[in-house]
Amino acid sequence: MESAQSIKALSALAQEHRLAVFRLLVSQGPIGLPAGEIAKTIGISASAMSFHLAQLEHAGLVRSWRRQRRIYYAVEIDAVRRLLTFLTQDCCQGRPEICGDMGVLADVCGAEEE
Amino acid sequence: MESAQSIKALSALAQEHRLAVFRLLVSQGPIGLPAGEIAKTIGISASAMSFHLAQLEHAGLVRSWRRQRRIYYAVEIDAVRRLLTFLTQDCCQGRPEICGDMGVLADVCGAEEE
DNA sequence: TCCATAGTTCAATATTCATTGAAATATGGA
DNA sequence: TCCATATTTCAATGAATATTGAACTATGGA
Repeated sequence: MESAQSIKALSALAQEHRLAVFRLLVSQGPIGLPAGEIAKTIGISASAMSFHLAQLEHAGLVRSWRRQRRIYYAVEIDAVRRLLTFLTQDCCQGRPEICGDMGVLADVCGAEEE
Repeated sequence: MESAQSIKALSALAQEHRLAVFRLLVSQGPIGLPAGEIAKTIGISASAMSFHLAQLEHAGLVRSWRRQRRIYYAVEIDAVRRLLTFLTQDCCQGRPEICGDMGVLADVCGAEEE
């Protein structure tokens, strides 16, 4: 994932309500939830919800589809994985031995590299 | 990691120059780099660099220490791990079987859970 | 067709944020 | 002590963002 795309995704996540929506959708998985139900759960107006969902969708973090009158949203897991990978890429220049005394660093180096 | 702390961290990362600094420091590991060298590498003024490094530090994503005249910055890997965990927590409500056709979802569910 | 439901779009407002350059602070060497 | 280097702080400016409520669009049932 390139830098500009990652910034879009991080900006989308860096907001109280959108972060809550994102985590709700992560917990929901591919089944997703309709916009109205998300708004009710999070506790914001329909128009604010629409705005935030559009931000998340433009950032590529969620996708949407219509089923009858409802518009469902679900997390776009591939994009999430690309973002996490981008953030931890080249960790310690790929040399876990220089992570040395940091213990946990090796975990991240290992966990996120492709 | 709680929501407010995560938002601080995500806001800190959601900016072109800070994201570049973060990735540079991730690649550098615990050895870190002095502020001036980071500024030169990224290509921004010393005062802008100072501002951005403070943002990253207040967000808990980096730490700093002085050695002679230089102030070194290094990534705070524990905070990064907590952030990534927070983002992918409760993925599919912990039931990989409902991730079903999404393939990669299982990877993220597995990779980030504690 | 008429109506209710479900979402989106729009304009206005208030707030937050990045950048600049100048001034201030801190360290270490001569 | 004096000076150069390294970095931070500050005030001002311009740009981006969240929220609100009202208006608009789309869907499906009676």
